[in-house]
Amino acid sequence: MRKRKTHELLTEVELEFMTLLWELGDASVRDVLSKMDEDRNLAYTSAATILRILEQKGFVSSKKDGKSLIYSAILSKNEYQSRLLKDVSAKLFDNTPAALVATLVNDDHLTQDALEELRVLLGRKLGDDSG
Amino acid sequence: MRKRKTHELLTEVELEFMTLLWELGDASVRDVLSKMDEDRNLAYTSAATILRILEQKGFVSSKKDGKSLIYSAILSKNEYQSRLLKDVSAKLFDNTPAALVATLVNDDHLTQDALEELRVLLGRKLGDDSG
DNA sequence: CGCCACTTACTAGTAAATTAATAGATGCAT
DNA sequence: ATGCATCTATTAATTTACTAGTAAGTGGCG
Repeated sequence: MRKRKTHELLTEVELEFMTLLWELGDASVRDVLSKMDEDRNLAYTSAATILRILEQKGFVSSKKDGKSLIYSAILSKNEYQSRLLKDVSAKLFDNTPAALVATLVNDDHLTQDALEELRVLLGRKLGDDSG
Repeated sequence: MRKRKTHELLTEVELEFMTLLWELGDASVRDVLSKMDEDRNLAYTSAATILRILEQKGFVSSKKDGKSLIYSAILSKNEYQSRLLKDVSAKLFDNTPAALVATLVNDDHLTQDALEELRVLLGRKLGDDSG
């Protein structure tokens, strides 16, 4: 027997759609489709299906407007970023987010400016964390 | 038409197996199976299949030892950690790893000690990066 | 009202992931 | 050498993801 999927993480295509929704705010199927790359060439009905699935899974909501449905994200981008990092941290970094950051820092994915930025961020966090 | 998969990222079960292999070093199907949780209850042949697939995809190699195959990871844990973070960063953080770290820091996923540790790491990185 | 363009709902088909059964091969103990 | 336990390889079944076609419904305009 397979384990029941929990639908807490987005699939590849679902993330693609959520990203567009996060940028658009409220949007119809047509709106989302229009925002896609030309060479994506996705059928209208495919896009409609994906959005309906996202609603079934509870990631978006919809309301009727005339003949069509207007979708909007329930799951915010920030919430999902946080959720995904928690998962990555658990699965690949022994639940130690610091190890995750260390990998990034040591792997030259960060520019000098980004490093400076992080130092400032850390300084602020270390400074005002009195609670 | 669906896009051909590139096999640069591990699936859920593949990651589970790679994690065990990374801990075990060289290991037979039996070894990997023994290291799993009791309640995982995976059939021997299933484990053998997964390992063979990992080999087909180039993530592990095998050599004969008597009657059985001994597998070992080609893809290192560090390499994969880095690869995954790059993907997450691209898909969800506009290719800005600093934004990724900011999410972790702001979301209280990091302990005070971890923050200190990171500051030291950053200091070293910012200091000796003369190249 | 009645047509028509457009929308949603349903259905289906393909591919990948996961699991395991079956069949065939092989090393080792006796 | 022979049999048995154990291994690998092949095949299949199930589930999820993705894509899109068909059908059915609806709003607006003549």
